[in-house]
Amino acid sequence: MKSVKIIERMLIYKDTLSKQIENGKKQIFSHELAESASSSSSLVRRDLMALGYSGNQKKGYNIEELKKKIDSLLSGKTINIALVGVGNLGKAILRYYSNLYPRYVISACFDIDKEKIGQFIFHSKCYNLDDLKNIVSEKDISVGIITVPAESAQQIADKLIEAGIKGIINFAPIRIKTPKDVFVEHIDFSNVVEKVFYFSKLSKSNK
Amino acid sequence: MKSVKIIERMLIYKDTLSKQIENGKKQIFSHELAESASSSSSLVRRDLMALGYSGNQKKGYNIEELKKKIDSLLSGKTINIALVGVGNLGKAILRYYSNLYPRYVISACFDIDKEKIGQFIFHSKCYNLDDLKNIVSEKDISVGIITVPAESAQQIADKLIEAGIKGIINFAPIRIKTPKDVFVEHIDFSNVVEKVFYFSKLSKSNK
DNA sequence: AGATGTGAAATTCTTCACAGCG
DNA sequence: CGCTGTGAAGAATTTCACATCT
Repeated sequence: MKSVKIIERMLIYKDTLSKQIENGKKQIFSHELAESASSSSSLVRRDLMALGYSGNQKKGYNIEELKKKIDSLLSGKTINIALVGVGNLGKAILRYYSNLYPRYVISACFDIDKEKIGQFIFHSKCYNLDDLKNIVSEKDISVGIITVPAESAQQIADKLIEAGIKGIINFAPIRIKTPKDVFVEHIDFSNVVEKVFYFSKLSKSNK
Repeated sequence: MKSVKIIERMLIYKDTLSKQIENGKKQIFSHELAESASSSSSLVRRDLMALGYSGNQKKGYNIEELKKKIDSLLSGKTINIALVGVGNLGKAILRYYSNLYPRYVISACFDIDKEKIGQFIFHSKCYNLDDLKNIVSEKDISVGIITVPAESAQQIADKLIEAGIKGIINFAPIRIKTPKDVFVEHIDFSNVVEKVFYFSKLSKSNK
């Protein structure tokens, strides 16, 4: 399963299924999943076909089973994350997302500020950037978050990659260059704002 | 220009062009723009064709002119934003992004907490949620940011839409339902982490 | 020679439409 | 009957390849 879009939808389906489990619902139809993901019922069926999960023509899909199937695609292991750059944004992420979900944990954070190194910042211990490689293998970290200023983002990306990390979430307002086997998600707030603004205007003008 | 992908690339081109202007560069080739956006030179040429901008076969594209052309597509006006939910995440966004870029401004924020209402929080005045509609039209706000807990996100979205907003950035970990003419960008940190993790593993296993 | 601009092909993604099951 | 599973059609996106310009 190599398409980003299908994985994004799987994650949405998973959220919907979790919610339905809480509600005590047992079965769900493709058109219901479609609504939650703002897609179409046939696309949902295609996606589940790709997953290798079959439903029942009378009752739809079994919610528990389907969720298990998606979970197994995504692998249930805890995701260990390293966050580099404990400035305002980094701290906000540490504060907001530490311990919010059991599925992943920001196992370590890194900075060059001597004041911060050695401290615990919202449950994550702060290490010296020079120790990145060691800590990454020691703690089995597989995802890196970049929250340093634009000027140093590329160099941090290089260090993460050298430490063996293949997945990066980059909040710095600059595109980082990486080898093709590294997956990067750029979250550039400024560009998101412009994009949303652009399409909001389109709606207004297109009557 | 109705495709999200092409607009996303335009924003990347724009960033690259701005940087090159700072460097004093005058002309740029399609393959250089392609590298910065991790796309291909032919895709860049297609995009610029769609923009209606022509280059020169000897010297490539004029950076200033091309940037102006992209700016005019995106419309140069200041983007006024309303942020709803001044909790940890909301505050972090206010702190981090207020005054970072001249292109947009978080003109007002909203909460239901009496303590916060009337205060200035990192340059944004906090209003009572009940005043949303008035403030939105008074301040010509076109983009809404949702940073409330999942439970209230849908109801906030409804209020934003009722106030006439057609573009929403939703940080709450839930999919909000909106009419088709409202553009929503969901930034669900948890799902981003899972997605990045998934593709990082793919790289590791695919030799 | 080395770039752009662009039909045409290729690929990827989504919807259509309907057979067949329960 | 209404829903799933799916071949086939249709759209959207990207790449190919090459004529053309300078």
